[in-house]
Amino acid sequence: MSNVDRRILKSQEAIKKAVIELMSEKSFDQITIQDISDRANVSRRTIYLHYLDKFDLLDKIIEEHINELRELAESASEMGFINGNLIWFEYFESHYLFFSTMLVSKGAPSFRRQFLEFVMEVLKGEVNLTEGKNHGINEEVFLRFIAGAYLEIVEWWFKNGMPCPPQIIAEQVGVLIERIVYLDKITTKNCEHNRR
Amino acid sequence: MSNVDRRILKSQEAIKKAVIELMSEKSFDQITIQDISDRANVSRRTIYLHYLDKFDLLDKIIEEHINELRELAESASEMGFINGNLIWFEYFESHYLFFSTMLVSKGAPSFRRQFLEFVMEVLKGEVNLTEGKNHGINEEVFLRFIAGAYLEIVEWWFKNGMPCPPQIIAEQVGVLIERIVYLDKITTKNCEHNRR
DNA sequence: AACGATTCGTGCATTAATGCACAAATCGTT
DNA sequence: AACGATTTGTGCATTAATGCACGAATCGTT
Repeated sequence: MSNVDRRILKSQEAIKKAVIELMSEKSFDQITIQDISDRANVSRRTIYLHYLDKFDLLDKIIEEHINELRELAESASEMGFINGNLIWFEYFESHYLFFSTMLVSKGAPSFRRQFLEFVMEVLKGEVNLTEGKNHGINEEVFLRFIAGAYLEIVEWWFKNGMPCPPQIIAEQVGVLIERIVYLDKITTKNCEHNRR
Repeated sequence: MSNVDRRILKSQEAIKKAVIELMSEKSFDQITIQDISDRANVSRRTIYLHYLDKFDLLDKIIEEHINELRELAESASEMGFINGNLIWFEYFESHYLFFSTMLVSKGAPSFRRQFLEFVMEVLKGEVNLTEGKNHGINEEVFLRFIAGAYLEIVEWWFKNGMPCPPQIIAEQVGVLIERIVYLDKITTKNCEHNRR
């Protein structure tokens, strides 16, 4: 794990933190590399040591969060949607500045789409819709339906400054998702297999 | 000013911050260099690059704050005791962890004495007791009297978790000090000189 | 379109930070 | 006092970060 030089970690942390902060203050395209290096208290040269340009930098930040969420989802795959959701919402909460900025900012319009496709990907691994009866619903439609609902709630939650704690919102959304997925399960043969 | 390499500043900041934090958690003599480097996220070697040992490190931290207070006092020498005091108390407040730790911790018993002598030194530059009539009060006694009173208040303020804002405590202490110093002034010939 | 100013991206020499290894010193327990 | 374990302080080779200088690209104004 941590045989990466701590200087690299510290520099990258400072740089990424600076970008998030700046994005909450002005739009991404009017942020200069100089701004970032000033805020991060790092030489401008150091940024180019790790990233191609600010777009590459933003990509890497996004990718990192997505990967973190993916790992959380894997470790929580046995927990059902309610508790699995809780882990995600807790992660959202602890990275409030990032997610609220990314979902609000006009500078990263690709994030919503990227995030939605990622949610679909995770759902696909969870619900196992391909096995058993598909009962006439196209998989793409099924996944996108839930992911869209989910993302809408997440965006609402952030834009309203997290009006309720992760426990509450995670449970409510978890219940709703399970209602959809569970209906699917009881109409398919592999119900018991899924529940194990 | 800032032609010092930013890496040096960052490392030293992290190290000093780590020491203060650790001192608020355990006594100075049971803090190891390893503790400090872990907390500061800095190589143990880096600490020895800047400091001889942890005592030298603590000395430098203290010295820095003293120098900062000295500069504040110089720039505020024309302000009278009330507003001059305010600047100090605001500095105390913004470095709460350091001062409360140093005045409570048993690991730095020298700090109180060092701090008191510094207060006397600053007072000496302010009250100009040597010129004019000394009206029979020994200078050492005069300065130590006020400094002791001052330090007692500062310690009380910290140990009680800053029960009132800097404005209030600074004004009250300022009034009391001026009462002593002013009485001195009106019994000496250089009253107008001091007031200019 | 022309322009000056700003920002970008890179090469390069220098300096700071790092991690490791090691012997000496110190600590804590028996 | 003896012992092992921990901590200390240092040497050393390697790597990351820095600051500066430079031409190219981009931006904003006229």
